[in-house]
Amino acid sequence: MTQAFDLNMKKRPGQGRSRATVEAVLEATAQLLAESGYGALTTNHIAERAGVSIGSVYQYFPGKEAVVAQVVDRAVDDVLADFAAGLLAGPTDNRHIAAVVYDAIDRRAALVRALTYEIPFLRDLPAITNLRGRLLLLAGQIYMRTMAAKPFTHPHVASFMLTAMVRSAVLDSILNPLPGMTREQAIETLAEIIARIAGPA
Amino acid sequence: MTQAFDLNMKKRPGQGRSRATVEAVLEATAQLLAESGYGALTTNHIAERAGVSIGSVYQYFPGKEAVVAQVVDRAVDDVLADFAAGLLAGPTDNRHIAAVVYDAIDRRAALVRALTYEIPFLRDLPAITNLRGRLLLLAGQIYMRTMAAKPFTHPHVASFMLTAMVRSAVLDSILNPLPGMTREQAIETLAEIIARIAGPA
DNA sequence: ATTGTATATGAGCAATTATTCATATCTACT
DNA sequence: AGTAGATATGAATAATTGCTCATATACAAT
Repeated sequence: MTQAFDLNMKKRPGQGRSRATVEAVLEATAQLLAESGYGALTTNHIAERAGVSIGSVYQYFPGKEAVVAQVVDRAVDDVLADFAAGLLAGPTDNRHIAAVVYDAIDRRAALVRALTYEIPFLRDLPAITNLRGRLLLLAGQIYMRTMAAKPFTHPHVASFMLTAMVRSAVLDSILNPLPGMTREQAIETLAEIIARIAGPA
Repeated sequence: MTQAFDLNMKKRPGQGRSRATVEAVLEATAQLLAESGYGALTTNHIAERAGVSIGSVYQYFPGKEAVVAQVVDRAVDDVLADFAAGLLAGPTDNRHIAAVVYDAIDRRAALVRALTYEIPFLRDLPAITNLRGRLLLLAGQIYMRTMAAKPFTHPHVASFMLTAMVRSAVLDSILNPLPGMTREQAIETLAEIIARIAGPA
């Protein structure tokens, strides 16, 4: 059940023109994914939207999946950058953490929706595997102190589950929200839940 | 962003032969989804696997999506039946609840994986909307008493988030588990987390 | 200028797909 | 046995897709 695609670029863009081409292709792909999802994504559409010939797409990418993989790479980097910026900037109470996570995803909701629900091979992508590991570490670091007082029987499993829970709580609140529910309510509730699991602040 | 497919059967299967045909089509579709996912699903493959001509498929279903919608309907019914049976049968402590939910999904992990990650229009399906509502109600009923002692600021948002969290914790534990993690550990940890959020037992 | 390399083009091919429809077969009833 | 409606068939169609390749253009170095 591993993805059997070649995800590496055929050619590193040398300079000037070629770099712009690659950039246009990636931007177009992100747009199309956000607009219509992975199922409707075609290489010809990508070329058209990018204002580039179909041949140019294949000059740099071995196929559709490789383009998407690059888009995912960038999106992951962007989200992590938002996390880092938000967590270093302000206080580290539960509510602030909840808000940072919420906003980072909300800012790219359309793309995240497309990536989350519609890409078969996504869960095998290196970028996603790495992301999981990083979040696991983050969870361990943030909550180890508070959880130490009332430890779980299987701490590493608890960390794993908590990342899954926080991620899905945020994702669902944004992508499939309860009608009428606001961002403020979501963040406050998430903070309260975290406090119950891991202790206050 | 609503699904624009006709999901109703063209013809109710009268009796005998036709009922068997429809049954074979649905069974074949569930198998193919579990084996290779939605992206690889084609109507011709369905007909072939079902041992039925492609024409017969279109005699009863207006298109591919309608077949999948029926499969989803059944899967949802099956899972809910498992929930009902499991929750009525045994005790109602956190650990038991966790185990029932875990096993109901684990029993059909391959199909659930395909349905969860690869079907664009799934989140708009009536069966899924209904399921969300039912789980919300269930969460409200089960935890209202324990949460009443230490209530959330936004109880309905809390219920919503908790269902999302429990679902995703179970789903991730089964579909993308931490290496080496066992069912027992998952269930025990989930029970412990629920206890912290909603109070013991 | 000239030459060589990098980059860009897009018509077109081969493969796949969902769906139709004219025809065949089966079943039930008289 | 005869007939009518229900059910099954699968070759054919129209549309779409990923991708190639022969050709053209731009750029850089001499």
